[in-house]
Amino acid sequence: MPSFPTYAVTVDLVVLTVRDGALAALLVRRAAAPYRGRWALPGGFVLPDEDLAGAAARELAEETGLVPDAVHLEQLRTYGAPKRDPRGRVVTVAYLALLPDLPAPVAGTDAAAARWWPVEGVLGESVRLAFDHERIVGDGVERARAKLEYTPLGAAFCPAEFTIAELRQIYEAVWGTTLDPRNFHRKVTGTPGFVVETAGSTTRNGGRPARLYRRGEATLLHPAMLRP
Amino acid sequence: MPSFPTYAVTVDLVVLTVRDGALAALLVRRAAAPYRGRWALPGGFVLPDEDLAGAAARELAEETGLVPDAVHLEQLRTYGAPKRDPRGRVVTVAYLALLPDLPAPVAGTDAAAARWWPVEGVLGESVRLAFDHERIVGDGVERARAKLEYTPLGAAFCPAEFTIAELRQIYEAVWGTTLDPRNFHRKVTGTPGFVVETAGSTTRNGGRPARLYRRGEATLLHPAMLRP
DNA sequence: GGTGTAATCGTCAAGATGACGATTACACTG
DNA sequence: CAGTGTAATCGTCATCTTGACGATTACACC
Repeated sequence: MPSFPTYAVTVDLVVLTVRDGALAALLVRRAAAPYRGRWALPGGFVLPDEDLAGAAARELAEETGLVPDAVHLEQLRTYGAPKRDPRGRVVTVAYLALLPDLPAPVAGTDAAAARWWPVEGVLGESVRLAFDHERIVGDGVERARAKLEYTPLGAAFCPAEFTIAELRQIYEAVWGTTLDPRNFHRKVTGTPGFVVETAGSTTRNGGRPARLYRRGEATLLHPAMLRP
Repeated sequence: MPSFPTYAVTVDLVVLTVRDGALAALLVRRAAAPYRGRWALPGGFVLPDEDLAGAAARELAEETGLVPDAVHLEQLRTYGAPKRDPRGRVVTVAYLALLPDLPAPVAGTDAAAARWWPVEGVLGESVRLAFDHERIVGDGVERARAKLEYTPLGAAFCPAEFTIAELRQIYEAVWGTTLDPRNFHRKVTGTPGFVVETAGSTTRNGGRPARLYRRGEATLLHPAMLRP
């Protein structure tokens, strides 16, 4: 076997939630060069004895304190342009995490600060990210938008029990559109396995009491719910 | 910055075509240990000054002689389990390539042999692959099957000009189903940008002459064409 | 000219969707 | 405590898409 080059391998996380009616990404402020002071995706090196998903889960736990069972975590894409990190060749495997809106604080261990940023600002001009992280966020957001179409994954943004209207607001925030409440209700409750009814109901959103639902068993929607 | 581990990074290619009515993958026979003599995906190390897609395009050209413009090439997924390569930690970025059936010979430069294998045999028991390549092939096949649903990518398996029936046979081979010729014809010709009619026609398949079409501009199908 | 083989065009019922009216059940207010 | 506001939920209807399948067309070959 001939000699071969080796590279640093990291995982970076696009952690998304819906806060205040808007899709938001978790970012950390870099404490060291390069890009010191810039906002960046949470992430870190892959340790010698862990696999990629394990590294992603570990980083997610370090940043949010969340156990992996409670969140949706999937591989997004790998980025390895030669000059994407000025320190040398770094290949990063990006993961996408979808979370309910956390009341819990976001305590970073090795970052100067961590906070949620609305993706509108991240993909616009108001926040400039380190490295190629803006593109990674964009890919993650597009993946999330697409997955809401053909999977019941919108519920991953909701707490354990939620109303149909709350789920609809997730879709509206992620897609940046408005949806007809009646048609959305018909689609969600009419698709087997999308959600399952629970005993409870709530009036926390005002108006007539709404039934509470839990996530269903389905992993794929047939037919899909397409963006307008 | 603390010290960090580095790993070998490779690209592996899942190259798919449709031959003799069946979906087939390009495999090479390993000339060296480990897994010497086993069939494996074509691939190789990422060179220090090339990006991941460039490495994939280079490997594809080395194996098939094809220029990247003529083929569909997309990143599939990254595999990095600690023990996936007995020689040490190797992270591989898999790419998926879709090709028309090549009359051209498949001349490998550094492999003992190269040939097309029906994926049915590869995912079954009749061919045993090296490393975790069977799983990678499985992921690539599933990606291809899914992409035929919501993109016009089936045409990537066809030569520059093709008939609707030839395109239908691609779908039937990839999905392993039969499709109603009349409904398929209606769907394909009725979706703007899926295919564009050319002046020619052919009787190479017997029967009434069929119009020839070229790939259209569309990249997404709305609505999708779902597997039965 | 008749026959075989596909390609292409039509028809129809069933299912899904978008638009939107009507009703229901609670909290809140005066 | 009846009236009012706010959502949730249920219905209706025209339109679009799909699956199933009949009918017609155009060529090659006998």
